[in-house]
Amino acid sequence: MKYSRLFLPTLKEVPAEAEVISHKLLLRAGMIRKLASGLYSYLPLGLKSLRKVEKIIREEMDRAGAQEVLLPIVQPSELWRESGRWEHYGKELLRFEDRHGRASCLGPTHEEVITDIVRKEVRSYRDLPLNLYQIQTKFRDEIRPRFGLMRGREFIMKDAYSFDVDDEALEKTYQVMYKAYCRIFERCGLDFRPVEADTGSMGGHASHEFMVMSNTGEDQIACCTSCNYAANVELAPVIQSPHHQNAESVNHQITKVSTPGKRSVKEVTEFLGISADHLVKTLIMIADDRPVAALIRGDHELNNIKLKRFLGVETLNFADEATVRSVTGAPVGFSGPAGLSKGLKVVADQDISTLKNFVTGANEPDAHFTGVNWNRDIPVPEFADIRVITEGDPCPNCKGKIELKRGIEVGHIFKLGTKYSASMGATFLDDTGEKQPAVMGCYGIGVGRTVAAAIEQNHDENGIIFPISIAPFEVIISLVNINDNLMSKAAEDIYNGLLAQGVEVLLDDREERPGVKFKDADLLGIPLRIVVGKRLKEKDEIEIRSRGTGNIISVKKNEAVKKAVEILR
RNA sequence: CGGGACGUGGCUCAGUCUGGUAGAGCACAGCGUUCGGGACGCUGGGGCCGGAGGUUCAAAUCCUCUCGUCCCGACCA
Repeated sequence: MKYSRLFLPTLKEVPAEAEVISHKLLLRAGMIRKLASGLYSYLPLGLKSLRKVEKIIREEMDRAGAQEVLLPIVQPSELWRESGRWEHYGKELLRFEDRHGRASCLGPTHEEVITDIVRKEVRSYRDLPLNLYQIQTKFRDEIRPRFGLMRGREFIMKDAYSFDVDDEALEKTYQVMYKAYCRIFERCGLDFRPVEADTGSMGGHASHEFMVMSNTGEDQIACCTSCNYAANVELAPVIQSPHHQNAESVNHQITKVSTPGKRSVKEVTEFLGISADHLVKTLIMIADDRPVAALIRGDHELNNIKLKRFLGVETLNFADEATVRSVTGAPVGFSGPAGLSKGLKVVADQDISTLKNFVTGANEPDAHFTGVNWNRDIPVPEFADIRVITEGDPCPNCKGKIELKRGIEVGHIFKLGTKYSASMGATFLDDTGEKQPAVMGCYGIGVGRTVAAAIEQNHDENGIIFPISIAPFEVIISLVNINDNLMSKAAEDIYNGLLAQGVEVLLDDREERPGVKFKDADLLGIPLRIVVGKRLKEKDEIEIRSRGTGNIISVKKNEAVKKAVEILR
């Protein structure tokens, strides 16, 4: 490709709308442009990278025995009613009516459609296992799209769905997919980590996320410093720490103290001169329309998912002011476990079971209790692991310590089980003639997000440093002076030579000063840059520079193609 | 959905407080000089200041509403 003919609008200045580095660089490098919030167009260069990721995915999915299909984006509400998700999916599911008044939606995912196909076509265990995938645009009406391609409303996703005869067969498929995912992200040149994850709205029972390590990631991962344990913080179980609070042998008197206007943990602990791990906060929650009190140590965070699972409820949210008042008799900020309304379910984090002489709200305005102890002052509630794991907690898997890292979720694989096949009737006859629901798995990759994640991980102050496997071009030839016949001829020769070798090469034949060409080459992140310039005239040499390392080698003009190919392959 | 910020040539922004004929840099077009890290000079084109309403002799500027964009927020007990 000749640069002079390429639609590649690069930006010298950073667009005001971009916050994270991948977003800035995608815009500056002319790869994407925004149409509206969460909606992006891919320009030629961006599309090239996207296609490269797609190609890697296709190769690895095909290798793993999956077959490509293409499913509709617009889906009828009937299917979603069958799976129960028409009611449960939430506002992210964009619903609308067509001209005939038929309720429809834009597919945020395709379990329903694929299950519908399989239930219509698959009859026998002889047809299984079956694994179908597509690379398709999804739409999720996100509350807050952000960070460019990282969290758009419309985005490109590879999703695969597997159907097996039983759990054991699913386990095998799952392992094959797990390995395929590792290969995909390795080939994309990413520093990633598979982590144990929550299954979220997909349902099902086992799941791994593939996280690209990056401090701009939206997800927090609990990693063990001594073993290879890694899990999403949403999921990571907390092993109860051995009685770190039990130094105090004396039980103090329970005392009501005035704490005017002191609501937050920070305010109360500072006012009373105590540390946050001596305070028990009482969170009034609404669990499926019923209020519940959750007790958590002041320096800990409630884990919604854990509490939801413990209570066996679908939704869990903070209660509104009015509910808090009616349940506790006090405004928000002064709730405590003593004297809550009768019959209120109380769940306490296991870590506060060993606390003594702690502080709680007094359930009246501007007052807290100090010196609170279990039994004597308040009834012993149900204890459970309902908090978020934190830095320094023990590893659930070994004796190591947990540290928290950030990651970008680029892939997610689930064992779905029979959630969809059972509700939608995707069954087959097994070898004894029994009707069985297919056991499903589903496997997603955010394709655009993978490109963004690669940029987050591979850049410097001058621009992108693409891994060769997903770079839009492998080589850029910077022709320093297009009006110099010797240089132009040499650049053209090298260009044709590389093309003949199947190398994806961009010839910068623009009428620009050298500095502009170098800056753009760096910004675009093309792995190799060949400079045809003054050395050609002096020594018949050209330079080959690696974008990643900055290393430059000079070679004779006639060696250029051979040498470049050697470095690339 | 709440809170905050911002909408002024294609881009980055000044001008708004204190109303009085719309600016800069970059980009673009032409000419000249330059030519290995985002050159310089001269000339030129391009904006009804997001939109609607209002106040005023006069509105980018003040008021009201609206649309859009970005950021923060379930963690406060």
